[in-house]
Amino acid sequence: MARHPSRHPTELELEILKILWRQGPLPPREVRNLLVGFRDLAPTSVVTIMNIMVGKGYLGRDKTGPCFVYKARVREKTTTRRMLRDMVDRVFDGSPSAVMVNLLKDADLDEAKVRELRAILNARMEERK
Amino acid sequence: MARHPSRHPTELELEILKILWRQGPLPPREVRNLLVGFRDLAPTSVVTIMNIMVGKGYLGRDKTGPCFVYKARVREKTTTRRMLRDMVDRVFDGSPSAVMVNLLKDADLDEAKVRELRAILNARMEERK
DNA sequence: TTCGAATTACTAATGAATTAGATGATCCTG
DNA sequence: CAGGATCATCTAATTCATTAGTAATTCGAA
Repeated sequence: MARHPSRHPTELELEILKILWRQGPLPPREVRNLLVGFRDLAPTSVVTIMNIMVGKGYLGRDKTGPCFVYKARVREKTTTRRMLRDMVDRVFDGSPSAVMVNLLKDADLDEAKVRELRAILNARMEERK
Repeated sequence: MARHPSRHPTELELEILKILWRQGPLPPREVRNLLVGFRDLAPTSVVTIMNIMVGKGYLGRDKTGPCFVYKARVREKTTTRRMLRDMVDRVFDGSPSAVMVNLLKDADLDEAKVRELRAILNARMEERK
């Protein structure tokens, strides 16, 4: 009668994963410092969340030094890709091109980015031949 | 000390929105019928959810006939676009091209779709000049 | 018009996500 | 080694999302 845990990292969990993907294994204290600006949490809150993430299999932890050091157990590429694919399925009825149309229309795209995208597309066409 | 409501429709809410976007205004009973396969819910559950959605501004309702008829108050384009943009920001650090690369890698894009995308891109470049 | 079916409103229960305090263990530092 | 700082665990409170039951209301048919 209640709900299924989400198949993906939550917002906060993703933010922590991003920190660990970029900075490598860290103790919660360091993660907390890097979270300022995103969210200001009490030290214990960060530990709690990170332990939950261990339970979910997102993180592992080791006590080699004086305190636990946590590291990501899922890869960035795999994770983000799964999230994207899920959105394509759920929100855009499984149509990647619908997503791309959206991306291309987006006002935030500057000249350079449009060029970059075109390059990607061209490469894709080449490889298809 | 607790959590912010999500900025986007939840999974179930989105599914209901999709039904209303495609079929037009409907009473909860009809929505319930169209939800089978996605989720089988008690009639009251559907009503509850839809009333919550009214509270969130996603739906409006009118009692012209014998029972309330609900209709979407947010547009599909606006909603999906917002969701996509949020994902681009949160998951891909605001880089649409990162998303494109992902899509191009695993999508079942056929030749025609690639062409279509390129056309969109070219149009975009033109209009930018 | 009265009974029954559909509809609506109200209440509730469960689990996930978020945030943090209290308490005890540990480890440097003087 | 004693005291303060740090760290870990456990507990707890809050809010949202989800699901549904109960009671009240209404509307049509016999």
